[in-house]
Amino acid sequence: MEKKPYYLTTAIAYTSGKPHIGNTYEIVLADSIVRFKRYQGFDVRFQTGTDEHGQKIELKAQEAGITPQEYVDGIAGQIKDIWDLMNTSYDRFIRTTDKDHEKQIQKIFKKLYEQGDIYKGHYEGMYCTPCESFFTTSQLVDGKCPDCGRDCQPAKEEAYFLKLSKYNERLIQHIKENPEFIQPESRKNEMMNNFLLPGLQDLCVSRTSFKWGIPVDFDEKHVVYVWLDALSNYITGLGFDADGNHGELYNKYWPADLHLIGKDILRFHTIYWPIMLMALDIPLPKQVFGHPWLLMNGSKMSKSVGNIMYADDLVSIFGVDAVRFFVLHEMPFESDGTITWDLVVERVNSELANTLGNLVNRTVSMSNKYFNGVVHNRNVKEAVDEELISLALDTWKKAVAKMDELRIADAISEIFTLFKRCNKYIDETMPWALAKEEDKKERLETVLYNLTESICIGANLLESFMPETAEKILKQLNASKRTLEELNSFGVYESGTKVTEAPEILFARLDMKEVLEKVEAMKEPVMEEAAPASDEPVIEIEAKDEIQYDDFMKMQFQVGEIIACEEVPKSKKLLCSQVRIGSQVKQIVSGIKQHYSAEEMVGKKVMVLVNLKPAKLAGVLSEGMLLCAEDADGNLALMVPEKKMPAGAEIC
RNA sequence: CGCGGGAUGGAGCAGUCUGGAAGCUCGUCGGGCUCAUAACCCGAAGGUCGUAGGUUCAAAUCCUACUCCCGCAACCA
Repeated sequence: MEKKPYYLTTAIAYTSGKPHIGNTYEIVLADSIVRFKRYQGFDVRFQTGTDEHGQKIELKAQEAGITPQEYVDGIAGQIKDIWDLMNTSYDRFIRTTDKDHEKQIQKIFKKLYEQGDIYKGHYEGMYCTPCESFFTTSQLVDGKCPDCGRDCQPAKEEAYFLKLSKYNERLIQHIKENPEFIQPESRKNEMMNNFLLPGLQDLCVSRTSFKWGIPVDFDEKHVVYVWLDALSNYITGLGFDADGNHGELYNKYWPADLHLIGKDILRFHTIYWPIMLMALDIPLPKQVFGHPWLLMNGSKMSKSVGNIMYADDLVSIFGVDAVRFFVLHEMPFESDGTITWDLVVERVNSELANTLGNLVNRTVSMSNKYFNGVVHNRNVKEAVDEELISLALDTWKKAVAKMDELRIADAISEIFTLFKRCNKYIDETMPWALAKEEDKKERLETVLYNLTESICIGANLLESFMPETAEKILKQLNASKRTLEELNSFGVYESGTKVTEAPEILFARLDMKEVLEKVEAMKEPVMEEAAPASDEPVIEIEAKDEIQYDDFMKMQFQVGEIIACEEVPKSKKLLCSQVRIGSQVKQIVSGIKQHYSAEEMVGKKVMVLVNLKPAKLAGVLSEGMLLCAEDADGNLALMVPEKKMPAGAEIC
């Protein structure tokens, strides 16, 4: 019988730096899904990789004094090392600098251009280099990038655009007809209401402002911009050919069964990507799942907050399978999960050391103690056995049901329910009591057999999530791997098998204090690097061009007194202040609601840029700007005169 | 009135569609057991299920209003 194909991809990681545990979660999640699919008998293709082009990389390489290729080779290597460290079983690690990929991107671009889906136009706006994004002036936050908060430069570029609007209706139709296409479903409305229903803007798909990208072969000034390049990896990695001479893999595996991505890039995968595929006239992927994030102490991991955890650090303390277990088991289906060092220690101790590790250990120990390690099935049954056996036989079905819904955490819980039942079974049967009665020997052997068999079944199911642990358990029990079909019968473990004499501890209990000390020790070198002299964090902002004195003199700053202040209705960040400057009163709107209440604003004397052209914010007129200092976390502090000054005093 | 999600014992969550004795994991306390990694098993305490109304014999669950959080979108002079 031919196996059914199953093609799963992760997002490809951007090669700008080392991935943290949140990024690593995705590949582990993907790996557990494909391992399970393989176990179910699917012919699986699993692709991951790296996205390596763009101006940001060009700049980083320049800073490092190496070529972009050398730079991405380094980072891609690091990423691959972490993926390998996590024991992930991908079939291809594609890089957007791979020659086969680059060649196809050029062909795809040309094809879409020739058929009129890509056209030449130009783009005008403010450009943020690190984010590689254009913004309209009105999108900027204090003149800075709304995403990263760094400076933006005005820029105008000739560029190619993809006609998204042409396919807008078709995509809406597709999403309506295929409710499973966007997962979790709650995200579907977000896409519909915010983008599709209002109508799509055409997407810019080329750049001329940097060189590190795939050149547009018929227009050398241009390189292909990120999304067309990156998203296409899902088909180029299978040997897609724009002329129709597809490779075997493509014919076999496309359309993909699942694109597994972070919820932050759902928009690109459920809007831009499907439209690109429609333009190429090939089928859309069956499902896109935007998984939640791992939060550290309740907020997204970021360098400036200093709450990053790396997979290799975690592995060095807890081991690969414990880390895999944690991220898979602790992650809710829809909402974000939390990771802290404390939490990992707690989970490892309670689930892995106590429930699982100790169960295997005590079972093997008893076989050794009472029967020199030989496990015989004597078939001396009692009523208590039934519950254990039926649970052992049902567990795989329950796990499959959960996995079909991509509820990985729940699937793992099902397996652990079996292990917990085993522990209870030991208490119910009291082997140590049976051992004292000579005529209960055979009953005791049966009990130990039932335990060993149940653990075997659990271990086989565990393989997808904790491959090494599953193998270790089977090895201790001297058992072989089973197929899913074999999990349908209880009694597969060969009677008379001898288990290991000296059971190795699978997961040692961890001491919270010791772990936290280790964590501190790891942190130290990083701290020295980041904070040299004082305890105050160092802030680097991008330098602006030098200006003339005349430029400065164009701006008029004065001290203003806030005589009234209220919140701007329906806005999240805006306060509207009445500011007395000399004899006049100006109305100024500022984005500082999160840092100052309307009441505390009143009476403050602040620094005001007076001659800024008035503008409307959220429909309210603003006739100037209150100046603030801002730290790396976005905290704001109003600039106030150091000595008492009258409202209206000039600042120069 | 932009769209959507959420509020359940100390912590983290399920249950809400399809009303019918408030549940799970961790933690705390008490007990049991000794094969095992101070582990395992049993039991207890602890919740006005965000607030206020309504429907119903019966509401965490359905309806209405409100408060607070969180995404996405807009604004951020």
